Amino acid sequence: MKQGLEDIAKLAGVSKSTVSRVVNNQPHVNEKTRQRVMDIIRETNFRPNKAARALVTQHTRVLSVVIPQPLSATFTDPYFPTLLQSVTLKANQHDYAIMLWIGDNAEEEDRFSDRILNNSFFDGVLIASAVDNDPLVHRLKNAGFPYVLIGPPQNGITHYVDVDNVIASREAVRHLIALKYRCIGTITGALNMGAAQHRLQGYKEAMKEAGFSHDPRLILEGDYNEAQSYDAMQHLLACGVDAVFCASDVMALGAIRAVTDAGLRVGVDVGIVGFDDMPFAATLKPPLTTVRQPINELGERATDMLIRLIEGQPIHKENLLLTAHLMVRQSCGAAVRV
Amino acid sequence: MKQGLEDIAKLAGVSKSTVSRVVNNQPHVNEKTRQRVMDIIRETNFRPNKAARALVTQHTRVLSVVIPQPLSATFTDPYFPTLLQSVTLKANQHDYAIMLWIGDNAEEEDRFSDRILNNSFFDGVLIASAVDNDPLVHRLKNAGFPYVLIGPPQNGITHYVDVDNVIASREAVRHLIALKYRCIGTITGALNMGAAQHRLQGYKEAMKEAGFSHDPRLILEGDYNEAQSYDAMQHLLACGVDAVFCASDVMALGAIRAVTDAGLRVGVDVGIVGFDDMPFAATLKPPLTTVRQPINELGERATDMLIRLIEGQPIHKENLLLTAHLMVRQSCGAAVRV
DNA sequence: TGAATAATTGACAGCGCTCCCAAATAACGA
DNA sequence: TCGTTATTTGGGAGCGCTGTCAATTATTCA
Repeated sequence: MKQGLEDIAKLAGVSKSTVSRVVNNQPHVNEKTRQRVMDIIRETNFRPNKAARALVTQHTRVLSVVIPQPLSATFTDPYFPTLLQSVTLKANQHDYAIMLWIGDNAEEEDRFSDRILNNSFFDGVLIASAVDNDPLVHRLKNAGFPYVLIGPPQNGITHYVDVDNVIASREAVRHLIALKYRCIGTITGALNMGAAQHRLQGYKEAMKEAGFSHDPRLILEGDYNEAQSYDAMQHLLACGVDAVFCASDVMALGAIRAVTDAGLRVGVDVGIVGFDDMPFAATLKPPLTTVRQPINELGERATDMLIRLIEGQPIHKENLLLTAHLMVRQSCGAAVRV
Repeated sequence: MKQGLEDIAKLAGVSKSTVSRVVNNQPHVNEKTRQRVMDIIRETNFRPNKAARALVTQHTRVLSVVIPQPLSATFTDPYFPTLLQSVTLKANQHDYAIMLWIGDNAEEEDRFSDRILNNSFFDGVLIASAVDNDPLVHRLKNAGFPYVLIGPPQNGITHYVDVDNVIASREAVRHLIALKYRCIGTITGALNMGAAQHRLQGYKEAMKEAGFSHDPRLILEGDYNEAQSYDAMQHLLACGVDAVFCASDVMALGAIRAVTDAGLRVGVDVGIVGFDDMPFAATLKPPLTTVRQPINELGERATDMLIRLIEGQPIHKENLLLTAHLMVRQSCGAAVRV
């Protein structure tokens, strides 16, 4: 029982044009006619054919969300689910549907971006945590196709939305300083990545403004790995550190273990602050003070920006850096100090 | 620089028909002609318009994945991310793209299914964990539109793929029995849900076949809540239970806490088995023995079934019950007993 | 060599919709 | 009253593709 505009028109005794006007809520239709047509549409459960519409309007009202790496790599991290949810919600509010593409390590990046580009049934692309020099990004850019990156910016690429890692880290370290810790170290992320660099920079800025002289022994590079962070923390402890800012919660885990193994108490003898606010952070003993990224806002703002880009509306800024917030819990000793 | 089949045809000195044949890899094209056309396609970076194709073929090669409840409800549970990933991968293998719909508690079910149905740009629908009497399911069924449910079956609805909860639970309890526990209780899920009922049934079957007489005091209904499970476990302990099968890992957490608080040792004095194999299960002390659902297989099989349905290929069975596997770790005492 | 057959190619009618433009009708004003 | 303008309708081209059918060209075999 397939039906088109034509059939509705016949039933309502009008032309396709009029039905089209009603369907698209356009003016220039007599109120009585509109009612009659709407009734028939309801009765017959008519749904306009998206393909036909897209063919003529050249718009699909579909957004692609691309997640280059497999989700499974980050099981315990609710980052992608949360992001996906906020993007979907926001898109739906604007009457856009979401098409999802998840990368597969077994596939080359070029093939992956080919597949996406081949399926051109979308008006814009949201790319979550693109790897550096992602071919997809460059191809979209060259094609002048609307896209927005969610996550760390890449060299020369505009239209991204990310968290301001410098500000967030500076806040975290300032908090430690306010708590009167006097020898604060940091375990950074892999420093070939922008986010890790920025988090380190935030640490440095906070230290500097507090008048602490730069001490390279307090800065240890990690790689988001628990065991490695454990070792780093032991070194830091040997240097007489009484607090540490870890560039990720997983690394904070390693630091905590090192503190405990050294017979010290987290949040009493040694303050620890993490980054990410992973689900386990709040359930640790003591609960971990950490930085929470505004993932929902990230998704919403990126989606908004993309839709504006698609619809040719002005965007206020090409790039957005959102503010993350410190979740103050007990691992920094906030309850017992001050 | 928009281009269509027509332009390629002109450049290659052939007709649209021939280009179409090449693009769709159809026979009846001279090898030299094919090469020539393919070269031009490559040079010009031509991509056939999906909307136009869909309009005539009446097929989109798009699958919708519907997740009725918000993802955020289950942050630490990698179920949906994993499922999404396996579905996407499998679909892409068959050259289908994925459209994603995530429910929003604030929206009525009818509105939600309206929105999905209105966007008819897909050939079939995958519904993950549909609620009972989901209007979407019924509307798809009535419309004769291809769909497959992933998760608990609903009354009268065919075409679903799920885990066989009875078998899985029976295995779990059999394992406890083999470990010579003699008084095995269970904390069930909310029994108004099919899965919880089936897990209970598996428990009962294992108990019966082992010759244990039915003891209702050993069966306590939970609701997937840690605190509530803690209380239940205290009752069970008072009944002299030496092992318990929990219908979820979260409830196992409560049970473990109760055991510990009672001064008993998990996996030594009291055996505990969970269900789900959540990420935290393996990191508990002792690690939790639990049932792992084959989430990837669930996604793959469902996707396969849906595609067969769409393409009119025969399906072997209308419904599929997959086997979950017991992850034997230390909380059941497997290492120290036997 | 020529008729019969096979392989290759092209013409063209839609698919269901939008949107421009012209036609019909209604409302208005002097 | 009739011309004039505003409002409401319909006609029809065309979006880019597929797929049928007929036309053309190449191949085969007696």
